[in-house]
Order: sequence, then structure tokens, then C-alpha cells
Amino acid sequence: MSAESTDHRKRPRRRGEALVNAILEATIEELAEHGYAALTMEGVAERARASKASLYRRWTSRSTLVMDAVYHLLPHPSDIPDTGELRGDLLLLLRRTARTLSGPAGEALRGLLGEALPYPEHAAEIRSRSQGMGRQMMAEVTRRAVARGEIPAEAVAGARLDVGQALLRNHFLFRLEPIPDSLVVEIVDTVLVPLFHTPPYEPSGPGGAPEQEREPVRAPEPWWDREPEPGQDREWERSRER
Amino acid sequence: MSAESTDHRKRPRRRGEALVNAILEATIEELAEHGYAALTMEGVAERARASKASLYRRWTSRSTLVMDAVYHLLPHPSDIPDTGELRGDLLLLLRRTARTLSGPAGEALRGLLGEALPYPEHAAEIRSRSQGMGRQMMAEVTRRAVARGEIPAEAVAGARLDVGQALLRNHFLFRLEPIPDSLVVEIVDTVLVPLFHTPPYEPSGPGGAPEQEREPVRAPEPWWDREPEPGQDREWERSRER
DNA sequence: CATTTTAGGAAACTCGGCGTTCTCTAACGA
DNA sequence: TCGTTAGAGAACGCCGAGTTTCCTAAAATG
Repeated sequence: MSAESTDHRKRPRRRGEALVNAILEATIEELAEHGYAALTMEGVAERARASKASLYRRWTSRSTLVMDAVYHLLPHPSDIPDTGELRGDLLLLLRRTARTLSGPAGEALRGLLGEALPYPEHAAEIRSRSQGMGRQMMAEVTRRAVARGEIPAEAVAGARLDVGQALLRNHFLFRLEPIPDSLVVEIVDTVLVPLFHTPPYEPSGPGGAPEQEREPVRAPEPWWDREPEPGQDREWERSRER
Repeated sequence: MSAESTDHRKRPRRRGEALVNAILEATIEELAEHGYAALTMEGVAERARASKASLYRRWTSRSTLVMDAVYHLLPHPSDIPDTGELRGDLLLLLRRTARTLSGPAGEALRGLLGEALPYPEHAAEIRSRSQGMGRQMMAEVTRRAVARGEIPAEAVAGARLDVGQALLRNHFLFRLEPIPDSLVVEIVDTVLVPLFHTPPYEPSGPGGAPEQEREPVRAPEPWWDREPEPGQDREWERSRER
């Protein structure tokens, strides 16, 4: 029984919520540092100065732990911005999503999808947590725009509500870089705003489809204009906070 | 198969391409059966009746093997459908993507994303292979529509080319079910066709239809020059070590 | 056809993480 | 104060990644 030099089990022991928080925090850090695929339970335990047994006492698997950890840092969908005009709301909404994706939550998202087949119930959870939220906020924002008379009610059709989030996720998942703000502006100006000002196409519709008199949609601001115009409003490039 | 394991080393031995094909085929099957996360090199080797050494002689890791296997069953982007009208082309294009995603390629896509952080170079590969292809085909189809006079050239703006694929991937990644054809039709009719037609804004709102200044949307850069992504050398697929 | 060269098969091996279980003890509660 | 709960830490068996060794089948060469 040769007592090792640092054999002391004298550390102040955390229990309950304090321990849980430490573990979740460590999980987020490991996630941000190594990504999902390289995240190990042992790594989390060591970083949190906890034992693996403590982890398994609460979470049955890596994926449940990660989901739980990520859930605690997602923005709550309750507060939906209201700038008084559709474009401003959309910009705020997408910027928020972009910021969330650029953090550890995005890293988790990447990896959790890969385990969808073995654990279908997890996939359902991811979907309800991340996707439902985005569509809900889009629905609210467009509803307001319709109420304001800014856009026609028919323009708010099912799949359209997903377009913005889908484009952001698409960029994020397939590129490692964080989402540049210029992409957000581009999505809003070249896709979302025109789309929500336009009623959907009806294949059996009257008048023949592409035959309408084409009045150009309103072209908001230049979306990626590099021209050195001095009067350019680049306000949104600075409004990274929020 | 017929050879008993006690009968050592009497099986007819495959070499070169025959062996490679057997391994890739086995990889696809394992992928479809267990998903990416549960795919093991040992499992692939056993199913292909090959040795792990034979795998590692050609592929340095699980992810490179999977990427190579998937690459061989992706539809070649060269043959792009031409139905004579934009809507028909879009339907064919998206249906093809939907079919691809519903197979083992989709399963691989899910899992490979989770390894993006540890292996950034893999992420670049996935991007150039799956995303670049989709955008390329979209670009071709819309180019034809413009040439036909079906849609205005200004309607073909950067981010719009990704909308269709992004929506499909979005659905696929967050729901386990295969993509229903109704979704494809919905995307085409409520999102893509209106978007590429940039149809007129109908001031149907009572009292104060928005009367903004209409500058036509201008095409920024030739879209076919965007995102060629310099890493086109497919060096790794010929990873002949030794 | 005989011999050399190349490359695949099987199995053993190391290494590291998973998930479990054990002992010991700090923290808590009555 | 004393029992109860729960966390720390270590050890364990297991499995798959990736490597290596030995042997031999298949191709290349004459």
C-alpha cells in the first residue's frame, strides 16, 4: 500500500447540478476543440475532472450527452426580432442562425447526423430541436409582413419557410469556415425577399405560366457589391453582435 | 463462400481491379446496412472476403474508403437532362438528386460530415464532389432557359443556384425518411420556378401597396465562373501507397 | 513450363476508447 | 453524530483501428 504522492481524494467534490454543468461545459469545449467524431467520453470526463461512471450514470451514450450539452446553448426561439420590415427581420433571423452554427452547436450538428441511422430517435430529437425552431421563426416573421401588407399572403408557402435555414446549413455543413455575413445578406436579398414578394407557380394555372408581364422585382440593396461606392450602407457588416 | 475456413488459403485470389471492386461493393453494402457510424474496416474486409491489410494498402482510413466507394455510384454530371422547358429540367434534376440521397450515398454523406473537423481535407473533397456537381447542373439548366428566352438572365444569381439542392439535403439530413416526390414538386413549383422567373410583384394589398424604386437585379458575375473550387485534383483516389 | 516477382489472406499484435464494476470517501441530511 | 447518497479513481474485458509477419496464389518473365 504505498500511497502515491497525489493519491489524495481530497478534492472538493461537486454533486448534482454543479457537476452536471461542469460536464456539459466540458463537452462543449471538447466539441469545439476536436469536433464530434473525435470527442470521447474519457476526454470529457478528464476535462471536467469527473469520472466516467458519473457520465454514464446520467447519459447512456455519447450522442445523448452531446445533444444535452448543445441544447443548453441554443437561443430560445421566443424572442423573435421585429424591425418593422421584412428584410430587417430576415437579416436578424439568419444572422442569429449563422452565429449559432458557427459555434460548438454547429460542430455537434455535423456529427449527430452521422449517427442518425443507428439511433433514429435521436434524429427525431435533433430535427425537432433545430429545424422546428427555424421554421417557426420564419413563419412568425412572414406572418407579420403579411399583416403589414408588405407581402401577399399567398407568397408564404410551405417549402419557402425552410429556404433560408437550408441555405445556411448547406453552406455550414459543406464548408468548414464560419458563415460570412455577406452570404446572409446575399441570401436575403437575392432569394428570400424576392421569393416572399412572389406568389407560387401553379402548373395548371391560368394564363400560361411564364407569360406574365414581367415587372422586375424590387431589387433591394446590392448584395455583394464590391464597387467602391462611398455611400454604401455597410451597417450590417458591423452589427455582428446582438 | 463455398470454401471452408479449415481449408486454409485455397480460395481463388482476386487481385487488382477485381479486388478493389469487391471491396468498394462491400463498403456500399455495409454502408446501406449499418450506416456510416457503425461501419468498420473489419466488417468491410470480412464481407469482401479480403484482409484488412489489403484495405489499408489502398486507403489510409475509413473515410477515404467510404468516399471512394460512394464516388463510384454518383451520377455523372455530364448528362444533364433537356426537356425543353425549365420546369421539366428542374424536376428531372432534383429527382435525380433525391434518388442519390436516398441510397447509400446519402448515408455516407451524413457520416462523413461528422469527421469534417478532424479531417478538413476530406470536407473539401465532399464539398467539391457533391456540392459543386449540383450547382454545375443547375447552372447549365438555367443557362438553357435563358438562351430560350424563358427566363431573364438577371434571375440567375449566385445563391439561387444552391436553393434546390440545399432544400433537398436539408430534408434528407434531418429526416430519416427518403425524400417524397411531392417535396420535389413542391420545391420546383413554389420556390425554384418563381425564383428563376422573377415574376412581377402584385400589389394586391389594400391601401398602400409598397411602391419601392425598382432597380433591376443585375447579374453580378458570370455564374459559371463562380465556385470552381481550385482543389480539383483527384489525387487521393489514386492513393496507391507502396 | 519453370522460375522469379508481385501482391493477397490469415492471424497476431499494440493501442486506445467504451462501458462496467469495484473500493473508498466526501458531501449531505436527519 | 451517524448513516446514506453519490462522486473519484482505478481496474477490467471487449472491440475495432491500424500494423506487421508469415505464407502462398497469381502474374510476369524466360
